[in-house]
Amino acid sequence: MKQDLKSKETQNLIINKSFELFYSQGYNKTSIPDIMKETSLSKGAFYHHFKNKKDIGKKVINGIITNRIFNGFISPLEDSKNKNIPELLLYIFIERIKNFTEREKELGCPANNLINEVGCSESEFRVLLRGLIDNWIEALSNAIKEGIKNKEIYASVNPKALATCLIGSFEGIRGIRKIYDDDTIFDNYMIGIKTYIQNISI
Amino acid sequence: MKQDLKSKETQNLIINKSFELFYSQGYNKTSIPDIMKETSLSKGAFYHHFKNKKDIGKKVINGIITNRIFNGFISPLEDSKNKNIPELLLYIFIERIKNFTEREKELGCPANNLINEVGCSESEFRVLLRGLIDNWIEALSNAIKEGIKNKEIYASVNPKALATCLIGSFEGIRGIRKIYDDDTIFDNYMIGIKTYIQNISI
DNA sequence: TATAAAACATACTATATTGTATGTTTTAAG
DNA sequence: CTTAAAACATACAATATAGTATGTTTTATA
Repeated sequence: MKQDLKSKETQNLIINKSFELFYSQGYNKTSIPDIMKETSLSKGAFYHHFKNKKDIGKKVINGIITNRIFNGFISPLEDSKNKNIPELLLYIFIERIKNFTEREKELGCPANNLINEVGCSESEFRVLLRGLIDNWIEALSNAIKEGIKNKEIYASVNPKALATCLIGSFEGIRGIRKIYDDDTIFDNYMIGIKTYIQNISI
Repeated sequence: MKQDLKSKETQNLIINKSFELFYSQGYNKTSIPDIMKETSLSKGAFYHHFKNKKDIGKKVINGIITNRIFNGFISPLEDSKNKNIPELLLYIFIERIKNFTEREKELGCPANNLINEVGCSESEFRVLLRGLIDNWIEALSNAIKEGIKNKEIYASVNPKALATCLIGSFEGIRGIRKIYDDDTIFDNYMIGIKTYIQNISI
């Protein structure tokens, strides 16, 4: 039992360090020695707990990236019954940006980075990342439907289309921000997206 | 003189093949042997014409990626004086998507791929990619200003903010499309962005 | 406490990769 | 036609990398 905990702990250590490196320098740039240097463990430990690099990649997506998207963007949408939806959208897509750390601004969105780096080549990652985005779009468009039902958003609005646009623009701008050294691009994005949300709100 | 042409031709061959590989499998996944296999030339030819991998990367950005953005997205905005700007926006951000080849849908935007893969790590690429996006935003927001002047777009609209949102969402959605096998995500994006453009048009 | 299995370390193999050094061939110019 | 330089090819060196094989140590259990 105690051994089981130790094993899980080591696995989590390796997964966490892997995530950090994938996030900061990309999946392809990160080698297994790179990862194990961070953990202060040996290559033997890595291959004892994981099959290969693709294996750790999948576990980073499922174990960390999925949670980050869920906690940051899906969870705030849950039980949206008692909330004003346009305000909720403004919160998620504008206030969240204001609270990004410098690191998050510099490095962008871990999910979007992976999507763009290996989205078309690593088919096993594709499936996981697609599921992640599917869930997000689903949750967001459900909230938008709620907003329509509550007469807070125009009935002419297509929920899935709005959800897709919001998520797409959010991810796109986080990517573009990575090549800048200041927040101008974010500031302009927030103005533009606020206009968009206000224009579809009653 | 004739030698000069031959040299330029070889360089262009290497640059073009490099672009194709960077585009289809990413910058970090592509090795110099990979590139030279495509050209049927030798490693000696590569290092005779280019300093190193970063050198070819910069030349791909300046020589091909910049041109693609210019021809596809900036050039249609030039002399926008005689055009209806909302229609022009719909053309660039909706009709263009409909005309994407399967390959372009699968692989996304070359510029955005690079931005997301090496945007935060390769500082020399950053500068070039930033210049590229700066130019695009500038040209697009100038067209939007024209639209405001012509009373086709509400004066309350912030041109730079709208330009930033349009470009950000366009790049973001092209990235996300890469993990899907059909056009649903594009279809929904086009509905959403059409609504956005119509809502800011008079 | 003996034993087996799990956790981890070290050594090693095979291959990939960048870049250089040194060739050979082609082209231009005197 | 000779010669030098440019264009390209081949060989090589140094390091990186994925993954395996085989150790040693720790832990659980009988």
